[in-house]
Amino acid sequence: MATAASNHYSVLTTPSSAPPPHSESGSMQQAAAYRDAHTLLQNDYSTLPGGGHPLSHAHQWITALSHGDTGAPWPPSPLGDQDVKPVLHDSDREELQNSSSRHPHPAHQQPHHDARAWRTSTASTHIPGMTTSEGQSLVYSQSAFGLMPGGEQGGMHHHPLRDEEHHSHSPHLSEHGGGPGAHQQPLSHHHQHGGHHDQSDEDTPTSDELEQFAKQFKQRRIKLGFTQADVGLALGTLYGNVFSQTTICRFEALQLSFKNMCKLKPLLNKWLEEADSTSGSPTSLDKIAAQGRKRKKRTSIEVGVKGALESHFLKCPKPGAAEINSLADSLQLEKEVVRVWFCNRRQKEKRMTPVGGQIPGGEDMYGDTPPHHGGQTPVQ
DNA sequence: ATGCATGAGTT
DNA sequence: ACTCATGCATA
Repeated sequence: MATAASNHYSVLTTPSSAPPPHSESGSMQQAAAYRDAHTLLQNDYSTLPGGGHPLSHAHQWITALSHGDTGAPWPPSPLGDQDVKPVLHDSDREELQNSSSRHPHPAHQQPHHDARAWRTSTASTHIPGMTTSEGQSLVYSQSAFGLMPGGEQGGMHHHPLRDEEHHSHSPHLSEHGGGPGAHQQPLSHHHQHGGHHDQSDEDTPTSDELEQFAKQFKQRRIKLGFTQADVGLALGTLYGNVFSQTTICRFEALQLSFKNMCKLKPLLNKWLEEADSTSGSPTSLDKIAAQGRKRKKRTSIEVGVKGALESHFLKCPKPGAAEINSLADSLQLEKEVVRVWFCNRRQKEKRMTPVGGQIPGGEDMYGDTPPHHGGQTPVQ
């Protein structure tokens, strides 16, 4: 398979039948979900297949679309993209998100208000009032969800700072890590604070609550016989926000940022209710045709190169333009590819489930990203 | 399930 | 140019 390099990103021109946007072989997906075993070692370094393509090179991925039509680099998809879903983003950008307590020891950690702690306090932040000043075509009417758990996306409220009292959370790794089969875990509720309301959907959920919910969600979803992609679509037809299989998958695996998780939880929760009550009637699924979109072919980076990038990342997670340039040069990659690699790498560090592998113990980032790890969650 | 990519919104 | 949310394409 000669991947990479020359390909036609021209899509939607392909008359080739009707490719089911998502061939939901649900059974397959679900089955695959429990491959817990090798998840631990299959981290970032997924060995390349045969090591065919040394590097994609593909200089300008734009050149490909010469259909004699527009002179524009990447003509916008004429058809309605699914990509154009109105995203609601308000101006409020809390940094209270991520930052999981990665301290291996449950001991109370540093007193310094580092802010962004994964285990955000349950209280404090609340929705003031959602005044959509810029809201225009928000399909995602916040009115539907009276409030956002994180209190960030819907309304722009801004509180000076997050009172972090994040209870040291011990990464209770869990469950299905060892063996295939048997993994269902009893929902053990352990509230860390005394005298508080429950963890419904009122306040900001804690990491634990999110973990819990994600698990339950996945369980229910599978029980009901839905695939991750199905859910994503359903969310679209139900609330106007379509999500991909990827996102649902990441949610279940807790591979999203805290904030992101908080935002999705209510929607998924709602879907659960719906699916649950509708479990007896014929579900009419609306599938939106996946329109094509010229996208650069995914560059396959060789293992060796990845290792090099990793090394540099440890040294300097945020290389400057110059750094990137030299790196790209020595590795013979496009500068953009290198830049994006670092961006993605940084994002990984911010996810709940750490990028299994190295924990930058001792040395944290440059200082903006506090060392944190939600604790090693062995991932399903 | 994930790696690389795009883009809106920030800084 | 970065962060963040998200997803196509792929392993």
